[in-house]
Amino acid sequence: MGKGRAPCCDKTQVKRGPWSPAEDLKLIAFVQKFGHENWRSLPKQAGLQRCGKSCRLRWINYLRPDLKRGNFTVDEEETIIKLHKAMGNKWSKIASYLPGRTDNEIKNVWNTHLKKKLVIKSSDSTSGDESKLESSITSPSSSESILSNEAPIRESEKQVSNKHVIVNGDPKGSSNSLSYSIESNKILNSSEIVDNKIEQHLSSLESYDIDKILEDVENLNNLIEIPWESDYDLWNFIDNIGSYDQSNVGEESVIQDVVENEFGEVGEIKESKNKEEVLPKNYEVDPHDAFDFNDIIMPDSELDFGSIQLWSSFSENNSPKV
DNA sequence: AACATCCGCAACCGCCTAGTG
DNA sequence: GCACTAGGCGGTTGCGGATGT
Repeated sequence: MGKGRAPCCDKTQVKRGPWSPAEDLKLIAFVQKFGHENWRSLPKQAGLQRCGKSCRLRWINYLRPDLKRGNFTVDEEETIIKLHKAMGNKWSKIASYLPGRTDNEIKNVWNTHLKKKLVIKSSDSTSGDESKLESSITSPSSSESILSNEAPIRESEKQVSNKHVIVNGDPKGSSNSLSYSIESNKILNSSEIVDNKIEQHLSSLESYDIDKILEDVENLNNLIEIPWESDYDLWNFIDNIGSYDQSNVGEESVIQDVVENEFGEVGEIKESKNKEEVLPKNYEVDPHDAFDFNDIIMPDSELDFGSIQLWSSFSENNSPKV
């Protein structure tokens, strides 16, 4: 690699910073119609002055239709903590266990909330006591199980009851061993050098963990999904209900009823064939930033703008806080 | 009310890896 | 096997809103 890496795009030619609604729309319209087989060429074709990477990130983190919005539930947080304990900073892996959540989101939640939470909790408990700290591994059912040192099993060995057990000989160490075990839904590969007794012990405990995680994920799936039909105003509305608790809300229709009562009929929505209507998470509206369909170089006939959710109203005042 | 500080999060950066010729 | 590209990932940053004084 002597030549060095070519930049992914000409930084002077692309727009940076927060995305405008118009840009979002262009990206949504394009991806809905043509998919995103080539992120690099996408911006040009879609009429966006953005780096392909930036488009990808925007789509994955905010515009994707299957994203869950709103605060993380306690269950989700616990799942993250458990998975992080097992996998370390493998955010994308962790995200794969949390439907509708992105790695970036999880990473942020971890760095801003969960990390601190754990630090506080662990300093409350008898911190500094290694064996106690590590014992959380062996007692996943206890509430203490989520408390452990920051580093998620970085070593290639695990301490259990004062015994060192080689879990993984991988020189890379880190989280590989448990990451593997979770993926395979097994604790340890039989070829691993592990004391049989302890392996058994670990195995039973860890499989409990995995079951619990799966159960949690299942619970998350039972959370209400807000339909796209509900539009920007719905999100804004929900956002304004301070004590909104997703798990206690009944059916989608309830929400829709509430919204209809609150706002009347929202926008004109054409039923999309592929249910790919999407609504950006945050909107800062620049009144001068009009959406120009002509910017998209694809022929109009090729695009299906009718299926894109257009929010009934937005202003700088009602941009949802994030 | 005004200012300072803190905090959360969207977006960017740069490295790594997989795929392709 | 090498060179190169593009996508993916994790770490970091900077802006803007929230909170404290």
